Amino acid sequence: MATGKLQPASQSDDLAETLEIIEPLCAVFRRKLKAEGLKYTPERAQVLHTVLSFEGPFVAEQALEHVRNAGFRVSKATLYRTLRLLMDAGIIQRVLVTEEQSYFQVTYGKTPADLIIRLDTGELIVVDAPELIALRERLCKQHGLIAKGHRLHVFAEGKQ
Amino acid sequence: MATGKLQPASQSDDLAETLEIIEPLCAVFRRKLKAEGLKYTPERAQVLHTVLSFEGPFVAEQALEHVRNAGFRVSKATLYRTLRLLMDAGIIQRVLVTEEQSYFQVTYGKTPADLIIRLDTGELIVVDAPELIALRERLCKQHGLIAKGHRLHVFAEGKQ
DNA sequence: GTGCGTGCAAAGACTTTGCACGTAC
DNA sequence: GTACGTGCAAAGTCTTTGCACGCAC
Repeated sequence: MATGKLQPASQSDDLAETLEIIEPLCAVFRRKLKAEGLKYTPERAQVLHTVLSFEGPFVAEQALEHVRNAGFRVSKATLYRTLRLLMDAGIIQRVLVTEEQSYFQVTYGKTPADLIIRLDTGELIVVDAPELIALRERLCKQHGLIAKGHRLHVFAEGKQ
Repeated sequence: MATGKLQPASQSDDLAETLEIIEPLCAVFRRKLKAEGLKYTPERAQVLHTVLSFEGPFVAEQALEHVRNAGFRVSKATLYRTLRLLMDAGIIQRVLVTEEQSYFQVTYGKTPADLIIRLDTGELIVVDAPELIALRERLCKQHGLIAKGHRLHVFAEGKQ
């Protein structure tokens, strides 16, 4: 059931939509950093920008490659440190952890990522299952708990 | 949203129920091994036995400790190799992967494990959400895929 | 000059693998 | 003696951390 090599989502070509989002999230990140006495450095800006350019889930290596392809030098350490800051800021979430690596996704202002994971191709497909909110509420209520989030991973294959 | 230290389920004291299951699964494992030209060794038997003694999800380290407490010497390498064999045999599944480690669970003949993960205590609670079968079917159909399995992780906290 | 940031290399954690030795048929 | 199994230690992978150097105020 576990996963082989998963294929992160491709990057968005839809710059229009992307750009619409960059400004607000950039502000969110800056505010968060300022609140913590941290700085909005070029490296962090670049990582944020790259992260926002992905439509779906992505992995650290992919983000690093993209930043570098854009002509910026960001070390692996800084990348991981920035991903952590972005998580703290509520901009991205670690939506999938496999045996190999973690997949992140921009989830700010969105419902959590429900995913279909193709066992045959490794492709990740983001889907939306709003009824999970009610379902998780029900499950938690049965145990006297309060739901704070969820993850659904559906493993699937194409019809051959 | 990620998880701190999770607490695997405790071991079953309900030996009666456990013993009921040991024989059939033991047979399943032996059959699988034989089919592959492999042997049912004492080490593998011990790991199987230990694995069956857990009610819910468990981690490798926990299984190793239990086997050794039972007075058997099984190396970490053999444990991991056997866990893999048990997965191949369809007896256990890797039901949760965190940044730290993998959680396994006996799932032979059961529906996949739906889990509540307590963010405050790290406790794992196995729940049942049969409607997920229909849900995952629907999601897959929308993408022309066939569902092969799923995982639901609900993150929750106790009411304070 | 104090504090935060970065890169590099080393360290860490879980898991896997190489290798030599054992054992069964 | 051929094939599979095991333990140990070493290697591997992703991720984090230590440290020295840089930069900004």
